Amino acid sequence: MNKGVTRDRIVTAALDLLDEKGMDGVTVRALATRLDVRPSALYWHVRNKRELLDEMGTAVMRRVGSALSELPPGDDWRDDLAAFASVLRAEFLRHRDGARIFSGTRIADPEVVRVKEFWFVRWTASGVGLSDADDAVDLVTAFVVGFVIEEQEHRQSAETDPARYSLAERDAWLGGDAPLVKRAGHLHDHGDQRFERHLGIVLDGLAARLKV
Amino acid sequence: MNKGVTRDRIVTAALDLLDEKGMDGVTVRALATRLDVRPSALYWHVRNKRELLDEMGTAVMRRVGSALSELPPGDDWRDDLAAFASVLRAEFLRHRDGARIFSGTRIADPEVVRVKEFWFVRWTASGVGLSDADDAVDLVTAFVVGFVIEEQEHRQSAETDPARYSLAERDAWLGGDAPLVKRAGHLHDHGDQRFERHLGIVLDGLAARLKV
DNA sequence: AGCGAGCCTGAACAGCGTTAAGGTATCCGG
DNA sequence: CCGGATACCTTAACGCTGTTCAGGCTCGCT
Repeated sequence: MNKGVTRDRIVTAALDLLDEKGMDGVTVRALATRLDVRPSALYWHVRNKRELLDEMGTAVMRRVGSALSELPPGDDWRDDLAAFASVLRAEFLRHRDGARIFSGTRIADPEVVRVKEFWFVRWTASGVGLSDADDAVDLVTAFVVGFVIEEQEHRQSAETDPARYSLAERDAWLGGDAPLVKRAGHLHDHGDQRFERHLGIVLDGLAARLKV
Repeated sequence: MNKGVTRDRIVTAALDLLDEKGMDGVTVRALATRLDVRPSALYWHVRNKRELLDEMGTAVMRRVGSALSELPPGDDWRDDLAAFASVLRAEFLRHRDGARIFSGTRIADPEVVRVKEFWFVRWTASGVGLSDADDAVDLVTAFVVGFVIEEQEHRQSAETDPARYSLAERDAWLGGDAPLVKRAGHLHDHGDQRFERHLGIVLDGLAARLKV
């Protein structure tokens, strides 16, 4: 029936737990309960909690890798990077606090490396320098991490404490000073549209350097 | 002598503890020991640990604010944003895992808001749209957060586990495949130079939109 | 049949954040 | 000058955490 507590089942359950209860809810005991097993049983499959967290991270990055490899190649480096950014953001967004938690995980999944190699081949063939190409991937990664951390932070503190992030509250806090900051707050948007716009700016910047 | 465990002394000691032992070392008990006091004493000054962590975050952001306000105004938005990015990075780098830990802290320090207002006034006067200006600050913030998270991650895992992040190790792991990824790894640099270059790319991208 | 490997239990450990009740100085109004 | 309030801290305990270790099932193989 329930027999077979595998490494994979542990990681999956841990990710579910993360989404339901948040990072603090991912405890060895809660995980064991969910898998209908005593806590110490998990230590047969996993060295310690640190290793479990790493495993969760690589699971997420594996998803990034497979999502990327299923994607059709874009017309040029810009398409590829845009697709990469969207996939990375999507996988971060799948999990509560995903960006903050998993950003540390080195993207060392073999499939990601394979895709990266594929891109490098094509981009350099069209005249892009190799170190520029490398910069581009890392820069986009950094942007996505920073963007989604802020996005998730905002999203979930809007859930748990709606007042705090409301415009009215913010306006009151700003008072009469800083009218432009205040007005800017009302122009501020969220979600996909904002992401695409900011990503576009980063890619524009890259375009200037990758220009053949 | 040692009399007077203030909120400020607690926060300062907590930040010291963070730098010496890492996040896991910041425990209420260790903090109490360092302040020569019993753990429960801290709860007279601070509601709970969450509040302490928030206080640490705002302390860091206050430093960002004061560092910014001491800076001479730049020639244009680009100068201002470059200065902002450098200051933010510098304050993150001051503390172990600074970027990851404090990126969640909303930059709501009054001084930061004041500086921001100042910038908005000048930028819009020179023809920059207000929402573009707002985008610019947030985009640069996201970039710095993402960049420094990666930077600190790499830096400290190079300390604790030099082998893992060595080029030789990486080459071995990549094996014969992915020659371009491998070569790119050898072109990869670190530190200020890399930061300035990547920041430059972001600012180039912004230039296209902020153009009057 | 019996033995070893694979998988799990039961019980315990130190350390964590947090709370409640109580003590001791210090200061302030009568 | 005295008495009580206020500020600050201690002592002791709570339930929770990650982790270890000895022991016990339950298979498949010889």
